[in-house]
Amino acid sequence: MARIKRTFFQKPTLETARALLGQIMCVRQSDGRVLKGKIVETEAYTQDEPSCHAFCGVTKRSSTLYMRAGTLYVYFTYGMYHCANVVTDKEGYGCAVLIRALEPLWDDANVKAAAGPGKLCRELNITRVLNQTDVCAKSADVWFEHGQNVADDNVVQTTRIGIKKAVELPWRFYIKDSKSVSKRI
DNA sequence: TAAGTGATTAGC
DNA sequence: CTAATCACTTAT
Repeated sequence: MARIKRTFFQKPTLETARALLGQIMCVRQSDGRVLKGKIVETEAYTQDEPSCHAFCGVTKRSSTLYMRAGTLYVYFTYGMYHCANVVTDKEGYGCAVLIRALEPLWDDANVKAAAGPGKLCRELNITRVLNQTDVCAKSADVWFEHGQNVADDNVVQTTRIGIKKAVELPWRFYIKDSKSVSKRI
């Protein structure tokens, strides 16, 4: 399976969020096993809108968002969960795509096992140590592979979940016929 | 619908 | 330093 190259992420965040649907996220475990899942739900965040961590400029946490496209941004929230994003667009512009749900491709996984950003990271053992991983580097423990393209009539574009600001922006995408989506409209 | 949980950030 | 906030999940 072909790995996704950096140019894929060097595009506007919304475009990348849509294009990531159907692609495969891969995470190497400490025992050497690789867990793969099809991306079925994403959200876009850019520094121009207040719900983005980069909205208030560069801080210790948000600095990752300003790195080059293809950088993994992992943050810890609500005292017990991690969320995984991929930095997009131009270096120096704080933005990323949140990976919200995967359809598990490994054996013995429940279809709902990675249906939500917190569950996804718990299931794949994604923690802050993976923050700033370059997913385009050969040696990386997290990377993306080309899956199947998803037709427009099988994609739902709607508002993002769990945020307090800029709630009206329709920057969430999910695959309509997937059972692994966290929440539907 | 509410509570649990702790890092992060802004504001003194 | 303190306190509010938070891109979540699970069990009522």
